[in-house]
Amino acid sequence: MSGNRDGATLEQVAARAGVSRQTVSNALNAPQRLHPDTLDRVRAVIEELGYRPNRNARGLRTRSTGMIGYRMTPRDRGVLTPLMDDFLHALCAAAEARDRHILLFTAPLGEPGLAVYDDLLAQRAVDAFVLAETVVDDPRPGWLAKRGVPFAAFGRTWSPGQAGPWVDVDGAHGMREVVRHLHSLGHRRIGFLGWRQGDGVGDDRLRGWTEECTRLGMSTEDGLVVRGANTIEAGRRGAAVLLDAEEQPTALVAVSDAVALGALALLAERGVPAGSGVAVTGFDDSPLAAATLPGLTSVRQPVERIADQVLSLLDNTSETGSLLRPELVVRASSERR
Amino acid sequence: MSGNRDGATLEQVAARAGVSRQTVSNALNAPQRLHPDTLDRVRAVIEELGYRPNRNARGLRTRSTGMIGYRMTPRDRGVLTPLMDDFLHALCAAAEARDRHILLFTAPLGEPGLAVYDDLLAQRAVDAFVLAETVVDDPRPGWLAKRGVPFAAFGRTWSPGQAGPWVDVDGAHGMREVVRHLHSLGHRRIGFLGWRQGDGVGDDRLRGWTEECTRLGMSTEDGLVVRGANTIEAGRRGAAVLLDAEEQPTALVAVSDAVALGALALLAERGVPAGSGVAVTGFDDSPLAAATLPGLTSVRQPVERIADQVLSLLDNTSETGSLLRPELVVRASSERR
DNA sequence: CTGAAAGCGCTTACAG
DNA sequence: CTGAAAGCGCTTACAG
Repeated sequence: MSGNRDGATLEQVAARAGVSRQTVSNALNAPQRLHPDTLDRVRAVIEELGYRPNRNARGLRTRSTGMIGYRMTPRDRGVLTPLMDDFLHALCAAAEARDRHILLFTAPLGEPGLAVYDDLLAQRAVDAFVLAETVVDDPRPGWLAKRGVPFAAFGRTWSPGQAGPWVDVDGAHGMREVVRHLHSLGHRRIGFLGWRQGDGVGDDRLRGWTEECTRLGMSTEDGLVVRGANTIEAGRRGAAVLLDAEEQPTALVAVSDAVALGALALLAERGVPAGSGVAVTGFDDSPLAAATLPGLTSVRQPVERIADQVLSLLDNTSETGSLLRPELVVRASSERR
Repeated sequence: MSGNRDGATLEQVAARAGVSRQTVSNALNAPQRLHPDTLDRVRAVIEELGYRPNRNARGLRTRSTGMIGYRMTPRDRGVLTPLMDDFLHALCAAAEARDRHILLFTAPLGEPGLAVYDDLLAQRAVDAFVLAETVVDDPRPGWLAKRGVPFAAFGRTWSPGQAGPWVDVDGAHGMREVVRHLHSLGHRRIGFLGWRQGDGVGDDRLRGWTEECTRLGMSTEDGLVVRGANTIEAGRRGAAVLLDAEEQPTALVAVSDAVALGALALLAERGVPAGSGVAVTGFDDSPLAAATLPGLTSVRQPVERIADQVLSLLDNTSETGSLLRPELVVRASSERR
């Protein structure tokens, strides 16, 4: 009657099935070693008793928990990053599909928080990490790789020879799609509301805008680019700058939904109809993009596929990186002119 | 050289400190039993070797992992519930402060999801659960209580004699504060944009509006209440109904930030200045409330305190429930008239 | 105050 | 194909 709370232990299953503990273990971990009849009998008892192996015992023996560590960063007030919440959910589901679980932890923002990673490893609380919100020159990939800890990152560190496998979204490709879409609607002068220089993600997205505008023979002059923080307010101010310029753009491409929201707010203030008047696009396809009025054309990040690939990379050490294509989602903020 | 990856085992610490394994264990778990000198010596070696007890081994022995299970629910498209993300972060931090961690999982809502709770328990992957997003007649508290599983809930089930401890926010109190605030600004006719009847949280908030309006001698007639979904669009439609009524309210109290955003959008469309024209308030103080233009007056849920109390209730079985007071955050959407 | 022993529940070589 | 033995790293009574 000891063992799992109400649940059976391997020993109890063995006794009831009339086999040794070893055989029950094999039924679970190496079923091909058992005679089909034995296997059936053992499985029936496992089912009957609702037996599930004790994770601690298994982990102690195999030197692995089924746990994957994931650091949650606090949200800054006024900054919208709903994407990461969606990613976390997708990651959680993908882990379960592999019979693993996510162990959540926090670490001070900015600070790499490597001590926390070290501690979790020393306790053997996790056997791998998923990294997200990687930044330029992020120290984590190198640190983990040096120690031989399995990990995979959602996001690049934008440094040559990045350590370890990663999955990322091709932001430049997404922006090229946006520009092509606007061009097809008749826009010939398109402004860009970006983040400050030096942010890998932001610079990558800007590159897409630049490349596609150039390819289509549209201007990419300095006056068409305004940079700022990832806030609604920054988007509003940036949009004002672009629309007050001598030569107005007819479309505003924002580096993120938050920034695009600011542009929409400015247009509303000025009574300019977003979409039919000046087109606005965002990036990330946050829930707000669908909810806002008019709906915001945006670029959806395939979080489920990202999560799935990140977890695949944890086991498969041969691959190094992969770039996923995001998908353009057209809404009323970019209508036919 | 075996043991933790690079890390030491208890045995190695003991050898180096010249004591038995038992003494090292005591240094960790019952330091008062050791002679101060011995304790210092052992601690020095622990520090030197960077020793951390193996969680699997400890868990196997003590029949407890340091893990607390938390179910993540997927976000519906178009619905904004950023509060739960903030709560999850706070919960994570609060767990760490108690040397525990959050194990994340997903599960279908309602009865079917119980199988996942059962499975986690059978594997001894967690030793407690934190419940959130409880709904009317949520089956989980009763199910867990019956099995003697430690748990605590953020949120009531709104059923008499709810099983197990819970922490919740006094939504009615928050709404009374909102109404008092608007009344002090000179508003004498206040509309309510709510959710559909039957939602415990929504009904509770509506009650606060009703009570305080009544106390201050303001009308609570049916025509002042419009109900709908928790979306921006529903808020926009509801606001239109109230403002098109014969006797217009001068302030719109929304049951959530998402709904309030819809009201703000409608005012913007109609060129009515939110704040100085018609006041609008929300609830939850989501990041958007601070970012929107004008800033949205809202009611902030004390997620850190909620998380802390929920975890306290996990250990302290004497208490049953506690209601926390949210805090009014005034912004430009409710200015002096 | 300190130590030798038992055991938590599992898996992994190794015999038979 | 199946079983007896060892051991993962810790903690908990129990002696001394």
